[in-house]
Amino acid sequence: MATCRFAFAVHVLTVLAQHKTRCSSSASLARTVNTNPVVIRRLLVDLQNAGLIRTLRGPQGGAVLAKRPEKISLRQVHSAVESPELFGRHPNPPSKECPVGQKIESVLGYVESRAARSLSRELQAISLADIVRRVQRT
Amino acid sequence: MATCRFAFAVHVLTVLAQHKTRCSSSASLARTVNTNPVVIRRLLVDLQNAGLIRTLRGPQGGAVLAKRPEKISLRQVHSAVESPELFGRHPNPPSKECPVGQKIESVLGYVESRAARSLSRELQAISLADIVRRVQRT
DNA sequence: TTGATTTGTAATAAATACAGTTACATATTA
DNA sequence: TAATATGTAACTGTATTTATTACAAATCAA
Repeated sequence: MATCRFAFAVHVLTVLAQHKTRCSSSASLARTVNTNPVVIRRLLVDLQNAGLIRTLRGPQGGAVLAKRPEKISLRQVHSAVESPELFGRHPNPPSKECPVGQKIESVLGYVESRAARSLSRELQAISLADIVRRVQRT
Repeated sequence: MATCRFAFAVHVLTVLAQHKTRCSSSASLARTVNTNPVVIRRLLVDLQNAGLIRTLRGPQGGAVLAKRPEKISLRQVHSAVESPELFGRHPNPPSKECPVGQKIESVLGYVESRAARSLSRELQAISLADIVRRVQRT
């Protein structure tokens, strides 16, 4: 995972959690994250599709949380904004002449699914409320 | 992690495990992985530094396992050839004016360390011997 | 209804990272 | 000494990603 979308998303959602029902515009979110508003808006689209936020257009528009922070897990956030792949696979198909080459891809699939499940479980155990608490008391 | 180095490493080590004490050249390994020998040699350097294989130069040279497949875990393989970072962080430092911006980076460090530990534990539970067994019987 | 504000999205630029490649020095064996 | 193999530097091509510009679509308030 070479992207910072998960980091951005956690940051943005933490701000929204503190603003409660008040809308935050992509411009103001971009300022705290230190990026471009369009980058934030693209993120908001994915978070909205995952049901974590709602957005409103027009004056006083912006984003608000769609659920209580206790009900949002980092697993949901991660799966909303990042690719599920944990590590890259063979870019060119391995040799079918070699017995290992023939079967390694499916075995790597097994490894990846175990790794993904484990990561998932861990992220599921961390809620946005936990993050807010840590940001406040750190 | 956008790289395929872990996939390549598992593939290569599986071949070495089957060849036991016979050396495999980077050229022959590159053929089964379907890549360039230099890519393999760069990988072998890292695997050697991690103590998982030994390499020999000259005729009949190449790579052999340095330990029994039961003693090599995918955690060792992963940490030998991939960056430990599980997800990207803020490319530009977040705003210090925003209370969330001030502290989000350290909180994300906590999240990442939990995620990394969880992934580590899962990969530690899979040995190269397990992979060889699955390749053979699949 | 108009003007201001904000999201949604397309198109593109710029930077970065990675696999792949060529070339060659170094080491080892027979 | 000739052949073979690793180790490594340098470079290329490509893909990915963040950032940016521009603008249409929606919303609200006066």
